[in-house]
Amino acid sequence: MATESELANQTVPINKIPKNSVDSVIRVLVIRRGSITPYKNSRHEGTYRTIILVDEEGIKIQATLFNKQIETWKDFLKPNKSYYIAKGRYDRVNPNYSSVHKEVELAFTDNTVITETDHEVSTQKFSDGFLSLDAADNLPNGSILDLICVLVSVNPIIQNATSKRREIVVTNELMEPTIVTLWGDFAENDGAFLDKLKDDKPILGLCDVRVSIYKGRFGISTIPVSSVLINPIFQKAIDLRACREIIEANNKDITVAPTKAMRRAIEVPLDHILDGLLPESQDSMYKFKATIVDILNKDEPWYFSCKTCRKKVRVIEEAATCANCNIDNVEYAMRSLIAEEIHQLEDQAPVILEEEVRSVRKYRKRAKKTTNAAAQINQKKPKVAKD
DNA sequence: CCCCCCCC
Repeated sequence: MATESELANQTVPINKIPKNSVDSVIRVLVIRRGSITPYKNSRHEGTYRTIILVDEEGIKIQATLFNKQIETWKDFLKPNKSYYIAKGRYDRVNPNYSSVHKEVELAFTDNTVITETDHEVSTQKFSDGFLSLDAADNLPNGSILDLICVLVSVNPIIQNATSKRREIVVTNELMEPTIVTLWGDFAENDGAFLDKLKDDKPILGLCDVRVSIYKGRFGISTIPVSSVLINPIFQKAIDLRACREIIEANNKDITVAPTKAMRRAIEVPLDHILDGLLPESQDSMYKFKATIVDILNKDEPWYFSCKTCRKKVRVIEEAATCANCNIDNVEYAMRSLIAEEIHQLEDQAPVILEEEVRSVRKYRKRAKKTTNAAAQINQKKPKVAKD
């Protein structure tokens, strides 16, 4: 068995491993240890576990333990620990699948030796490759990147027969909230762990995650070879933490900042929306300033919508009439009314304009027709000044 | 020897 200094002398960076090497030594930090996963196909059956490693140059490599190897190395390759790995086999990656390294992957053989070391792999250089949310937002859909951000909230896991997912919200210096979807064991394991830490607003390094743009909205998704680093130790993470602390010291709540989509939305008078003066398209976003006077449909925040044109239908004894399509018995569904975001104006209480007073009247008129909540609003005088 | 890149 080699001593630590012998191992250190033989150590090479991942990017300098000779072709077909079987005796190179690497010193790596474990940044991910996946769940033990069963597999079965026409040729083989068993279990595997994916490990993601990074060396001192910040170069990552994926390794897979199969079957008995999982048990053999169960007390090794633990997350956040550093190891020497000797006599591993370096295979070419299958170009059909994503990996953390373009060319090589690590496989374990009967000769492979793994030794834990207290000489920890420094992550200082690892920092260089991490992008901010703003930089990531400029990349095309499907891009794979390393992202540095602040965790602000963790939603519950959503599970169905075939998949598990969980959304978390992250932000950056500019308080730009972005949704990251965690899949599979990222949703389950990393997600549950982040849920416990979320009040501390930890810095996250999300490695090899994917840009996922849906309906024009920028988002991030994990892929099977992603890694989640919590409070990593390198300059970009330290800078972001300092930034977060300044923002918090100014008593700004980083969990409720407007998104970029909100900031980019065209501001219009509320009347223009109510009077249907704006071109309607599914992806267009508009915003307006107004005072919330009351909430009409507190109990039933949805309406019956025509399945063809999505406009509101009139339902009388199960038969729905769509005035827009001009059909008497249309298929319809419940549809929620969603304000994507509501933010309080920072500077001052908004001035009530004559136009907005008219808007209030319009709402009251509409409410009178249908909802129970109309009864509530009609009991009160509107809280709007006349002049 | 694995391998799902998904969802609203």
